[in-house]
Amino acid sequence: MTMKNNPHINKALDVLKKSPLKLTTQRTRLIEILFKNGDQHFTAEDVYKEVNKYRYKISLATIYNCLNQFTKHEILKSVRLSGDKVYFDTNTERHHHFFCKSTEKLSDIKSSDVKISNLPKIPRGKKLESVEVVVNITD
Amino acid sequence: MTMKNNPHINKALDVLKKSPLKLTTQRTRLIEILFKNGDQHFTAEDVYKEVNKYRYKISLATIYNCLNQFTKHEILKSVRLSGDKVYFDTNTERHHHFFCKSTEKLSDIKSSDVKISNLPKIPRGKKLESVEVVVNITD
DNA sequence: TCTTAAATTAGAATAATTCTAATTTAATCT
DNA sequence: AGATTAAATTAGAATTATTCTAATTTAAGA
Repeated sequence: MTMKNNPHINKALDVLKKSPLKLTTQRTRLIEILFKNGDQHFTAEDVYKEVNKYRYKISLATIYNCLNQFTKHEILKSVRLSGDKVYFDTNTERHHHFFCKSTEKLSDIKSSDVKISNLPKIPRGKKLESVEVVVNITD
Repeated sequence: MTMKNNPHINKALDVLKKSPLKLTTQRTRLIEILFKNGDQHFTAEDVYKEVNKYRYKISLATIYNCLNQFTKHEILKSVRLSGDKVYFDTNTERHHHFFCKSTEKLSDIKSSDVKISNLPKIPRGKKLESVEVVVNITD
């Protein structure tokens, strides 16, 4: 009964297959769950709870391992911000975030929706890696 | 031999005196050390190491307590970003940061040095709290 | 000086994450 | 298909930053 031909799932699975990572049951299962509904944001604990609603159980260690490997191979993007937990994002494009301090939920801001100008020069000898904009909001 | 009349120290001490916080030996000592050189960024652990170079020791619990109280009373600002630790900043004005992933050091970007335009509208029912820009750099 | 709420402290507790070491498994090689 | 092996999974221990607890001390006002 699992929805076949979900384009988000297929795209993520393709990236996994092209990576040097092994195509394990756990990884496939995780991708099916995480990418089922397009762009989503979640913590390792969120994933652990969600996954284990089903009869196929995955250990927390594996969830951490997979999320980190997926991030390394650009199947996911990690977002670290105020608060103690790391968030993972199914959107791997360059973009920014709203972060609601009340609900602790993230939502995307398209990169093209924010214009940053006048950025001062990068300190001597350093090189630019990324620009992250977080718009903190509350209820 | 401690430098009297350091304006950064005096300013911070004044804010402390105007706050409901008690003027304890530890708090005075911390302010003298943290504000000695103007704008600085540090973690609780940094402060613990720095403080305990001197003969007057302050416990780690007190350092956490003080840094948090100082933040609540706007003597310091806290900055949370990629990485696991909270940074504290002697600059309490609205501003942004460079974060060097190699050295794990922060440096300030004046608010006026970044122009953000075109920010999408805040989701329904939410209100804006702050906009944080972090420019990640590397060696 | 007396009082008392707030501050300090050592050490225990917590929470997110990573590590360890044993077991299992996917993918490759006959 | 069966054997091989490096990678993956796992439970549980370890780690790290931070907060909590509960006992003691102290600042500041009466």
